[in-house]
Amino acid sequence: MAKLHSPSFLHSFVNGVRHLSTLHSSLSSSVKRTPKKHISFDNVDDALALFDKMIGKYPKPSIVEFTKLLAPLVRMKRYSLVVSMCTQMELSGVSHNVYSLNILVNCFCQLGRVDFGLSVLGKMLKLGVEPDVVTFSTLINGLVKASKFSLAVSLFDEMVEKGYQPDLITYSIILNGLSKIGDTDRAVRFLRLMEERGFKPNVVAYGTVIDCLCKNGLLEEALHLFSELKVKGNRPNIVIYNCLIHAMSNLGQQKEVRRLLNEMMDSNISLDIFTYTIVIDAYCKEGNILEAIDTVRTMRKQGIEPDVVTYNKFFCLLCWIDSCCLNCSKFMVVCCLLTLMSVVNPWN
DNA sequence: GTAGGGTTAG
Repeated sequence: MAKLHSPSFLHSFVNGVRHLSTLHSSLSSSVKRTPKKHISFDNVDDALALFDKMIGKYPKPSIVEFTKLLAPLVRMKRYSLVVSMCTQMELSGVSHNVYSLNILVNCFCQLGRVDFGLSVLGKMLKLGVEPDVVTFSTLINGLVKASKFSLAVSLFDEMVEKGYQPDLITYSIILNGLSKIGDTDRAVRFLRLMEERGFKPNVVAYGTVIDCLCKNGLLEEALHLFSELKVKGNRPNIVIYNCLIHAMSNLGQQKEVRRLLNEMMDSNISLDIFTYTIVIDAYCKEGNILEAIDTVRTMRKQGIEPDVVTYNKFFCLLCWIDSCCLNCSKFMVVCCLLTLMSVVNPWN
């Protein structure tokens, strides 16, 4: 990946990490993460009550106990709350560690304040807490989410330069960023790079790039990756099928759409509301109201209830009707159509 | 012991 200039604010934080990198590089490769067992709370109030109890205790529970309490709140997306709890912990004399500070970095990033997240990195250095791959990955993700992809790449390069070993999650974050900015070329190359470096891209990673290719009008390349995925023994999921079907449908390749739908059925992959809506949209656009209605019936039989987006597709019929009946007012056509539908109830 | 990512958007 081409290197980009790191802006000065990033340098100031990241350069401070230099003296810590040697120690880290010797440790990072041997660290393995254990499977997560999540603690859960019925509601936020329970967590807060426990937090108050812990804060008031003497001696204070360990930082590990506090992070166990903060993590479920992060999963509940209570980011602002977690930030204020971290502040309260500090004021009560609880010493942070890399886990709790990473939680804080993540909360700032999720709140769209990656700048505060970077400040926490500075704070870590002051406190003598060594950042790790999670700290950097979280910040890189924050930058990607804030559409600051160049800065995300700079930080990625910096972390590698300093001897931090990016892992599968770090690579996936960058891959998402490349797809988000629509850089199809680099996204495909990055997928290859991941493979070369021993991080075998999974179905989601392939899905990210396939979607990126579809959105940028590169259906053939997308289909190539799709074949590659299958050849490697992976089972494409519904998201990938929907991306491809949507792209094919937009190009009017209905024969190809049918081929993929059959393939899904052969592989026992159930169509979802997205798939059905794409199919209905195509029928409506070509004025095939009977097939469109029949598709609604089929999806309902499958237990999938059409929603407002699905029904809205029927209004595309107006464009088709408009082009056929130039003398007819659109309003009249809508009235007739709705009356007819309410009388006949074609969905049942 | 505790922390970070994940593709469709019809």
